[in-house]
Amino acid sequence: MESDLVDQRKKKIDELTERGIDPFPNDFKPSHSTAQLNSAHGDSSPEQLDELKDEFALAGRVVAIRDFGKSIFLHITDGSGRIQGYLRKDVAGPEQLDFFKKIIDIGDIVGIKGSLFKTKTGELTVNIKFVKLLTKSIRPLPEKWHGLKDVEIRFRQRYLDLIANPEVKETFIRRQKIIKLIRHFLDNRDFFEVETPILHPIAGGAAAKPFKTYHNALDMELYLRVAPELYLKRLLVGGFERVYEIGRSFRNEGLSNQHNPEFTIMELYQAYATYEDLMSLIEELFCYVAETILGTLEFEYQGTLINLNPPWERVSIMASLEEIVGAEVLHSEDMLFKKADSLGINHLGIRGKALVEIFESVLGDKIVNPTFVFGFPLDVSPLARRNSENPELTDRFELFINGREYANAFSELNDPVDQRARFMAQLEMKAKGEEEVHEMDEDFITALEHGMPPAAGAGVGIDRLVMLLSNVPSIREVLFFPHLRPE
RNA sequence: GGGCCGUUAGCUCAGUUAGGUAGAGCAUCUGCCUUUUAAGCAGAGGGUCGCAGGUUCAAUCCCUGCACGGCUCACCA
Repeated sequence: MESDLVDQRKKKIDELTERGIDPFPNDFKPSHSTAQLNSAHGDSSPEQLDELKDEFALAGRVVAIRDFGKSIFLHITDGSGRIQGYLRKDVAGPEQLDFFKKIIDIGDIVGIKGSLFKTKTGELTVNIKFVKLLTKSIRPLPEKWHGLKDVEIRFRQRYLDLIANPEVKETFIRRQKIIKLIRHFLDNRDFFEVETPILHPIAGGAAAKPFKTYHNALDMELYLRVAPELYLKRLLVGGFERVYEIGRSFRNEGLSNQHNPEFTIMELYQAYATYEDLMSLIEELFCYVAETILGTLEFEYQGTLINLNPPWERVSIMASLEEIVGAEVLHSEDMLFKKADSLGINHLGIRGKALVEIFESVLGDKIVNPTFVFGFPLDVSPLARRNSENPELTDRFELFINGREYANAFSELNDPVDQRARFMAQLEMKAKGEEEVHEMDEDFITALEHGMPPAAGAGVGIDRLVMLLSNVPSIREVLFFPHLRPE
């Protein structure tokens, strides 16, 4: 029984306490990490190691013990890697060997001191002269050979996943590398990183259902942001010409392989740029990150070959639809809605919604290599600048890779009168039954009334980008603690 | 939210063909073993078979409901 295993180990703590030994001391300072020793001495010859008079102090978790009676082999892992230790009766003395055998379990954190040598098989090993218990663990670790597979335990107790499955740690290290590279790329282009509120009085910037919360002292409802967009644009009004934010947004929607209620978005805004400028910028950004992380722009994602080599294809929604359904369907609302109905699309009598969803259902899945899909209808793009040739369309694009959306960008609407009209149109859509619409934001309109420079902005789903570059199928693999129902 | 699948020892999994109170490996415990690395050898303990009902002389197995998880569809990034 589990409690037997735990009881056995708790008794060891009692025994230590009785002997006046602290089972959780904090007075051991490692001199080296396992990675430092492995890289400095992994290739040294046994003779070279003999000449080293140094003693090395290492600390880490015991992950394997092989007991030979008068000697013990063990492996410890630290934050950088793992190394083998060898505890011999005639080197460490009978008391220390006995202490180790009686007290130390797999999972404990120990400090060891000793010299280096190579075993018969050539493995760099610490010849332990001194060992100290640093943290007694009382619960057993997952099994060493098969690792931990139960996804529920993997996500709920991610620390066990990280201990048992080394490749999991790699994914999270990669995630932070990707975020650093994005920062580096944007910083080099004079973008200024900012932080804007997460608690919003109006959940704007995207058409999505928000989480609600409540501020006691102010006696008011607040929303967790669904996007930072409207605050970043206020900063454009204030004179910051290139800003970006990387942070959490929250959407009160269903969970899936690609959706977590809280997710990380990068949004950037650049004054005097157009959405076409941002196509180039996004293309460069993705290529820079992918090349640095993977060393190539061609790679496999879940069995599909992806080629990021520029220039990326640019596809007009309306031109594509004209080919698919014919021009006459596009010009007749009745025929358009009939076509949408036949595809099972819930368009609610909203023309733009029907158009975009027909496009996505017919062509979206067919897109494998990165493609800028542009020319979104006005009524589903309430924050985007109107196209100067076709006032029913906006200067907006989405980036599709392998059937999924990775970025959304547009030239920004900076006409306060039009912006107010767009918000009003959103409210009419809400009346038609569309649940996810932009709310009227008077404060934002006031900001625009003071003059926002012409600009373009983009949002990139960081979690999905990490998934793509890590070849993992689920967003849960790139979030330390994905949302699960409470047990 | 709908559909399909899953839940057996601390971990990874068998199994119940056809209902008769459960097995392996690792881990744990006891011996032996001073260059092993999934160490080895000998022995031992460990399970309300997800939860709750029902059918039955008898349910881990059949039926129903529930919980959690996975896949998938719908919406969003």
